[in-house]
Amino acid sequence: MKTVGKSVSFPEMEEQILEKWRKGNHFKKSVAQRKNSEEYVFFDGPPFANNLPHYGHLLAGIIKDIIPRYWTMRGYHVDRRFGWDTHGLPVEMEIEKELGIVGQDIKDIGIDKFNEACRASVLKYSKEWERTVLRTGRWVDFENRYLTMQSSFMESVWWVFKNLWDNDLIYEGHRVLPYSVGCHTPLSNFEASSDYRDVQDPAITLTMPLVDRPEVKMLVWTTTPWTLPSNLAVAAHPDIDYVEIEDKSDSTHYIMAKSLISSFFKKKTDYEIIKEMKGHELEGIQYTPLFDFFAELADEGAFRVVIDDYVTAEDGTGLVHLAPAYGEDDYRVCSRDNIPMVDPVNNDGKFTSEVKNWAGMYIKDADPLIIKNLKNRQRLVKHKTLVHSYPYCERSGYPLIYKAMPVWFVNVKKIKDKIIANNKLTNWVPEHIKTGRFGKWLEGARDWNISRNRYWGTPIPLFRCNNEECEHIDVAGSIAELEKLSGEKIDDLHMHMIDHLSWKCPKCGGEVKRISEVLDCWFESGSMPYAQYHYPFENKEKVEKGLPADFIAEGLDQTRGWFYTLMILSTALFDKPAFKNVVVNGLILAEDGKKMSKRLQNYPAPDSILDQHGADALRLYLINSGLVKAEDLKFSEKGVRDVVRLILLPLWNAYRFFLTYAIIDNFDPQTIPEHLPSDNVLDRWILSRVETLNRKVQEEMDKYRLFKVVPALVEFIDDLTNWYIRLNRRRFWKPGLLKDKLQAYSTLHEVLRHFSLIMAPFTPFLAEEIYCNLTDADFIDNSVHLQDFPKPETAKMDKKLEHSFALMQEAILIGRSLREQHNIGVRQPLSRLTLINSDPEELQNFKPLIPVISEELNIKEILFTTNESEFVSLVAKPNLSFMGPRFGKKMKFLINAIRNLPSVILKKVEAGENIEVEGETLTPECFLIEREAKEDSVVQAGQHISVALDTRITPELKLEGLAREALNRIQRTRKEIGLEVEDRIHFRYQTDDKNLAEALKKHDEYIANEILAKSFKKMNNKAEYIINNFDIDGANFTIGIKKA
RNA sequence: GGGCAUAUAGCUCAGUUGGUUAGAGCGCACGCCUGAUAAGCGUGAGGUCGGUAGUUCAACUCUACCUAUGCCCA
Repeated sequence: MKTVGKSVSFPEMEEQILEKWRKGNHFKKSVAQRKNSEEYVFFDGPPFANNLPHYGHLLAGIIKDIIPRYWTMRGYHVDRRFGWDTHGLPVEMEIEKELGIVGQDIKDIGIDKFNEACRASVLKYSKEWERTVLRTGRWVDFENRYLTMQSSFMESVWWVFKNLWDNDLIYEGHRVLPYSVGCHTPLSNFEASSDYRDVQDPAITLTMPLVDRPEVKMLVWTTTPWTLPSNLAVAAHPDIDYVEIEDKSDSTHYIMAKSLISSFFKKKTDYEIIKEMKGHELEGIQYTPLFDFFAELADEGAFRVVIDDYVTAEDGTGLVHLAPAYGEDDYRVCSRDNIPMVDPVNNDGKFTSEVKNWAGMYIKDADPLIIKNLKNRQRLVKHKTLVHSYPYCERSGYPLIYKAMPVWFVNVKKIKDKIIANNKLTNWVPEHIKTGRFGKWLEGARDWNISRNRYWGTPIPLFRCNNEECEHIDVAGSIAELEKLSGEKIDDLHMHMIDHLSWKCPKCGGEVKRISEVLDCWFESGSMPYAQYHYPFENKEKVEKGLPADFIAEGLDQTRGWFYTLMILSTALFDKPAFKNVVVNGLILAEDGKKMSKRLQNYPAPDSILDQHGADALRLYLINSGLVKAEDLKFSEKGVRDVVRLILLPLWNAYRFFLTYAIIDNFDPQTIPEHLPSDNVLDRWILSRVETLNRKVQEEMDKYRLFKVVPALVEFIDDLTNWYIRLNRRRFWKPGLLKDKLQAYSTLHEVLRHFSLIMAPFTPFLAEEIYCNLTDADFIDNSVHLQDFPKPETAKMDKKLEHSFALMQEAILIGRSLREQHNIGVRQPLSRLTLINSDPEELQNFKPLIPVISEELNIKEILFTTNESEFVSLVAKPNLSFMGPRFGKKMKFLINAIRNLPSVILKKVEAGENIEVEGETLTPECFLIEREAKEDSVVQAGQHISVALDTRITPELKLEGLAREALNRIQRTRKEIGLEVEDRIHFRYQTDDKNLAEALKKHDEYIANEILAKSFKKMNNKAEYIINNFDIDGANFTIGIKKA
């Protein structure tokens, strides 16, 4: 064992340990040594490294470290393989910026050049990530990491896709997306929201005459005239009030929302309400279309009123024009009600020949012409303009339009019930997410759009015949299949490497080429359980055996992300859940409760926290919060510092205390017989406490309740430092190496060693330091992380003793409180303290702890009594939970009656007798009898024990107290003038106070002994002595000290 | 607008199936320096448990509604 310094820098210590792990490869060893053990399967979700890691990543990483470390120590083989998400929009956007091609079509610069630039950049930050992640103490395999852009990974993704295809879970449909007519491509919501501009648009109100009653016209409002040629329906809200109203000026009848009348008619005299109705009464009413371009669709159900909740009566008329191809709600409502779709706008944003009046014209240019046309035909009743903010295409500068695009879906609805069933097999921490956030999301699950009109991703392996009549499709589920189809050798599956391939259609002889889209990168991360091991091309058995995984952990934001896609794919492929246990972490906010923002600089950089306070502190701080049950945390550096101050340093000091003396005494744990059974009651107590802690930690960890662990650790450290060590200090000071001292060393050594094992998953550094130094500091293979988690040892547990000890702690706290109340400092000895408890057995168990109380409270004699009446009176309380169900409404009277019962009667209750109260027979179970101190102020009742303190200070006690005060001043001076603990001195004193003089005389031997005085006399010559003056309670006290 | 979560002492949070005096740490006040620790120890003050209504003998706990905050969805 090596000695350690008084001031410790945890960050420095951690750096040294990191260096040791780097050299000694302890992580690899910890996994390798379990290679024949049972597998504990952990899936690591791939992050995207387009920036430095933030607290959210570190938090998830810490949870992903603690739990695998724990299970490794529990004897399992836990592979921990890091993965990187490498495809997708973020990197594409970054590369566009880097290449200076924002706003240009990527095809113009070449997909090959673009994709290769993406490939080269995706791991740009991975080194910084590795450094920071390792610095937090996380053990994870970066070397053998998986990448979603690896051919093997992509090939497995193809296999997944083809499996779904074969099971009829993939289909082509439409989704209304923001579409850029300048770039000929739909945009993601993210891209679509990056350039909003305030623009003027027409806001027009149109009339829709009813087929059956042409004199009645519905009023419909829109700001996009170009969608009117495609109008196929009108929507009303089921519960809004609508009116049929007569315009007094021309007797025309209109239908509109009642609450919006005033926006059309200034005066009440301008109109008359003919009829009122709810929206649902309008359902199915047919109207005459605005144009005849698609008039024939009336036969297919178009041009009628449909009902939906999304309609509002906030602006317009309360009746909404629907063009199913050009609005998300339009599309949803129309497809639900089987109204056909038309899309007479081409990829350039120009009308097709179907809209013959304006064919070939850019839609926005057509707006005024359409308005004019409608006006001429008296279909327009109001024409205004509206300023609103509208999304634009960042690249081309065109306003975005919402347009139905062909996309590919996974048919989630088809397997929804199975997914829900599989979710039921999963343990969520916190539990409410299972049925709440995630469960509810599953219930409302919609089909999953997996195609993206992008370039840097896994290409969708669908190959379609270019003959529109034919529609033959080939699917490649592997590289080999593509090679077979194309007849070419392939080794990279990216778009620019395979999109030149084509072959002859086996059906019609046309040309078969790949469709243009890539897969949503969530499809890739959801395929990670298979793709990371190149399943099923390799590792077939391993992957199948490892499903579902034992454990995953990610943030709450993954509810709709990874958690969801993992579940969909594992259900689709194997009809199994993807994971058995999931720990969901919450969001880390800045201290001010806002989002952490680089721009606002409202949080300290992770690196600086690690450098200043260390990883152990950060780890404990983070997991001792609601974060590990999906609650938010306002991150506070002070919180991290407090972990150091309140948890790590006290433990460090306990550890240092042990080393200081153990090294002086040359204590060698190896020479202690394995189980030197200590007969010391404090030793047995602390050993029992570690054992209890061990169980508690395992119990909570087995349930993945990390947030329960740190409070238990803190409680234990308090018991260790402020009770065990403080009460035992004298045992370590005694000279020599006698049996009692050996027992003390052996106990403390064992406790620290045991505790370091328990701490290892949580504070891997400090645990490593303590464990290695206590066992074999120099052996390179030595590491706490290569050990087993302590097995429960029932023999070491002594619940009775722990209980007695807790009573003692309570008694001591009461004793201190009584002293404080009576203004008697601890240095003033008192003669007697009485412990009061009616249970003789409890008092009996207390016996071994008497010396502890005596010393702790500076009391000469500790007495026991079961005779409570002398000190306390009994007070009864109703045992509510027992009586409640039995007496119900009578409780009110009984409660009062019971509270007023006199002590004499309560004695009988304690003796087991039944009592009549308010006409009811009450058994003893109905009562909770408590103690209340009698008026006498020297008694205080606690929850489990009462204490009576004899506060009388006899002249004799007074002198003894004075002697202790004097001793205290002398010792203080010794320290002040820099004497070493073992330095001997000559001592002189002087006082005018009779009492003090007497006290010094009477206790001179005791004091001299304590201060290591060779001589102890009254002062007659101050020369040569270091002089100090004190005032003890009004008595002057001058001392002189000279080193002997 | 919908879903989920959160709301308890000045601050950060515990609080088992409804039951007896709602706990802890920090901060604050006061006190304590004799060989591990002042980055320490002790004692104490501090709460109508977000609001309203309800269920119940009994509500911090259950129900409904409302308010505030966060996340997700629309």
